[in-house]
Amino acid sequence: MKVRLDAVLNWLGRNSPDVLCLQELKTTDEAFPFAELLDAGYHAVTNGQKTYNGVAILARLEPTDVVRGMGDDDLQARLISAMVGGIRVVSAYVPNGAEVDSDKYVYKLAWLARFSEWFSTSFSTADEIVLCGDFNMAGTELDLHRPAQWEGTVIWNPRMREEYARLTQIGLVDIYRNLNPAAAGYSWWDYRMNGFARNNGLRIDYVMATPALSRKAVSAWIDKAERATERPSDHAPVIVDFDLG
DNA sequence: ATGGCATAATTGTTATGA
Repeated sequence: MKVRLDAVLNWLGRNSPDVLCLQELKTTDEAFPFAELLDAGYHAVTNGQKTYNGVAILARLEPTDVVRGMGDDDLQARLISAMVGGIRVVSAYVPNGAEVDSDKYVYKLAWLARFSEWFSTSFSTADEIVLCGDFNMAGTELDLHRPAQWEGTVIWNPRMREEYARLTQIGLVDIYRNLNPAAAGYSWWDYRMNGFARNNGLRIDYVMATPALSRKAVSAWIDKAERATERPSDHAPVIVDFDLG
């Protein structure tokens, strides 16, 4: 977040979103730049962690009813939720999982199972809920520039396709894919091997919403230009416009 | 089979990401 603060402030200034969800803060709540963001017109609530993980919700309105984590003993800061203007907002950083035969992948699967349970028991899909995050999984072949290159990895394998399907089964609609059924919509490109220049990308960052809210989504797009700036994140912003009436 | 590139922790190197 330190190295990306100027990029975030510039992006907020140019796009003026009502809400921005962040993942991989890699900083503690104490070191988070609340004052700079407030000067730019944004309140922030964070679930930070030193060096790794960390998630936040930025909003023009002050978020209320903040929930950090899933109420368990998970030591990794990967989830935060709050009410913003009558809508439940969730920012999530799904574990990557490293390798399919690793403890990290075991943790990823357990985290996803806990998430579905937590989401289903905490909220009603009749309510307006938006879930934004780095999901570290592709859902269909359209989400990968080179599916064969990724098949069998922690990002793209039969189990991950099931996990993506489970998100829809618990009542979430993938807004970008719903509005853009044929566009790739990559949100991540590898820093290495000229991944961006060759468009060797993945769509692993999603904005999902309950049906009641998804019906109000009018557009969704990936800000690919942000990935082409100086010292960019390897992820690009995913933007959804809702017509809330 | 490995590294490739970047970040945060630190100042030489490791852990992690996807």
